[in-house]
Amino acid sequence: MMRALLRLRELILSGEFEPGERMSELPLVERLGVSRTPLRLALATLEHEGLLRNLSGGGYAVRAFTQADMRDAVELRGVLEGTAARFAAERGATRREIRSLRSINAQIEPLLARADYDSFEAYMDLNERFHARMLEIARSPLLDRALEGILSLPFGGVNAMVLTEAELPESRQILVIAHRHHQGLIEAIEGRQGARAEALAREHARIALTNLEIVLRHREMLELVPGSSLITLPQELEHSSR
Amino acid sequence: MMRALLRLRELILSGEFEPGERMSELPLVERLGVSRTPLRLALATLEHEGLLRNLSGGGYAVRAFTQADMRDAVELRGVLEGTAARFAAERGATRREIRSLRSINAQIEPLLARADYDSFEAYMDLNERFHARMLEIARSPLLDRALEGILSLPFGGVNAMVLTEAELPESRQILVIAHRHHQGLIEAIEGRQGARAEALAREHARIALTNLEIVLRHREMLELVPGSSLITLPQELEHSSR
DNA sequence: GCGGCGTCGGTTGTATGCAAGACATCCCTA
DNA sequence: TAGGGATGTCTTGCATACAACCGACGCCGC
Repeated sequence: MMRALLRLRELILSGEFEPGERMSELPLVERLGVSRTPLRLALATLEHEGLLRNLSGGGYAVRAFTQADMRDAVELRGVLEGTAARFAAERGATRREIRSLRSINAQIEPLLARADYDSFEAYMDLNERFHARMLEIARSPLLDRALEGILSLPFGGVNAMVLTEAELPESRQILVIAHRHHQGLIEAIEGRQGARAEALAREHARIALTNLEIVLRHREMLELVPGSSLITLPQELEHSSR
Repeated sequence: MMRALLRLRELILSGEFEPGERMSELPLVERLGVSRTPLRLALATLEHEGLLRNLSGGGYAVRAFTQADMRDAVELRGVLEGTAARFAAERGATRREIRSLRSINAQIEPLLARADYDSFEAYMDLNERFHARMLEIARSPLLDRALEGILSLPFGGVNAMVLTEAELPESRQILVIAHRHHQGLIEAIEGRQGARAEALAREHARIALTNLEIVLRHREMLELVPGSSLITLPQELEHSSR
C-alpha cells in the first residue's frame, strides 16, 4: 500500500488530476499497478491528509485549495509552532536541549554569507532540524499530531516557498532575519519567556507569508512550489466549491 | 464500513480493550459481524483519528493517553479556538453572524439559574452551537480540520467533562463564568479586537482544565468521561510506551 | 411532445481466498 | 547446557470475484 500511497500522492501533487474531478478506482488500478484494496487504503489516507475529499455518491476527488488556504496554512503553522515554543519555554528545556538548538543555529550562521544553491539546501535541512528539535522539546504528542496535519499539506512545510527565494537575491536577507528569530527563540526558551517565544515563533512563520506574497505576484514562480496545480485562481473560486 | 467504524469506536471508548494490546482482526470480525475489508478500513480510520496506533509488525493497538495528553488537548483546543476567535475578529463578522452568536448566548442565560439535568443538556447543546458558529465565522477550512483533529479525541470535545459538573453544585458557577466569556467574545469579535478575542477563547477553554483537575482528584468521576479507560495512571507511564 | 419507468453500464462497497512475513517453539548440535 | 536453525502456526497484506447502488439513457405510454 505504501507504493500506491507514495506514487498517488506524487501524481496528485504533480497536477495529473483536475481538482474536483472524480478519481475512479479502476483507471488508477492499472496506472499504479496495484489492486483495488491497497489503492482504496491509500485514497482514504490521502483524504485524512487533506489532499482528497470524498464526493457525495462515494469516491474521491482532489481537493482544490485557495490562496486563502495557503495563507491560513502559514498562519496556523505559526500558531502551532508558537505553541510549541511556548510549551518549550514554560515546561523548561534541559541544558542539553538548549545546546542542541544552539548547535544547529551555529551551523546555519556561516551559510548566511554564501549565495550558492548548496548552501540553500544545507540551510533548509538545518532549518527543518531546528523546528523538529523545538517540537521535541515541547514534549506534546498531541501538538505533534496537530502540526503534522498542517505540515503534510503541499504548501504547509517549514521550507515551503523557501526554494523560490533562491531566485530573488534581495530576499536572501530573509535568511538573516530567520536566523535572528532562531536566536531569539533559544533565548526565550532558555529564559522561560513563554509569551516571547510564542510571539517570535509566529512572526518567524510569517516569513513564509512574505515569500508567499512574492510568489503569488510572480505567477511563473508558482510552478516551483509543489502542488501548485491544486490552487484555484481567484476567479475560479465559485466553480471549485462544487 | 460505517457500521464497523461506529461500533468499533464505541467498543474502544467503553474500555473493551486494554491499551497496548494487539487488536487481532479475526476476533473483531466475528464480534462486529463484518468482513475483514471494511474492518481494516475502520481500523485505519481510527488510527488517523488518533485512537489507535500501528504496531511494528503490522496491526494496531489502542493508544494509551496520559493525563498530560488530556491537559494538552484542552490547551490545544484553547489555542485553536483562540485562533478562530481572532480570525473572526480580524476578518470581520457580518451583523447577521453577530446576531446569531448573541441569540445563542441569550438562550443560555435563563439556564444559568436552573440546576436540573435537562438544563445541563440544553446548555451543552447551545454551548456546542456557539463554538461551531464561531468557527464558521472564522472562515478557515484548514482551521476546521485542525480543530477536528483535537475535538475527535475522546476527551477533547467542547463539552468534555462538563457533564461531571452536574455532580458538583459549587462548580455551577463555572457556567456563569463561561457565559461571561461568551459575551466578551461577541464583544471582541464585533469590535475587531483580535488579541482580546484570542485571549478570551483560550481562557474559556481552560475551564475544561479546571474541570479536569477536579475529575482527576475524584477518581470515581473519571468513569463518567468517555474513553477514561484509555488513560494510563501516572505510575503506569513507563509501561504504556511499549 | 412530455413525463415516467425500466433497464443497462459503470462505479463503489463487501466478502473471501491466497500468499508472504513474523514470531515462537522445539529440536538438534556443538 | 546453551545457542542456533528450522519448522509450524498465526498474523497481516493483497488480489479478485461478487453484490448492491447510482446515474443515464432510451423507450413506451399518456
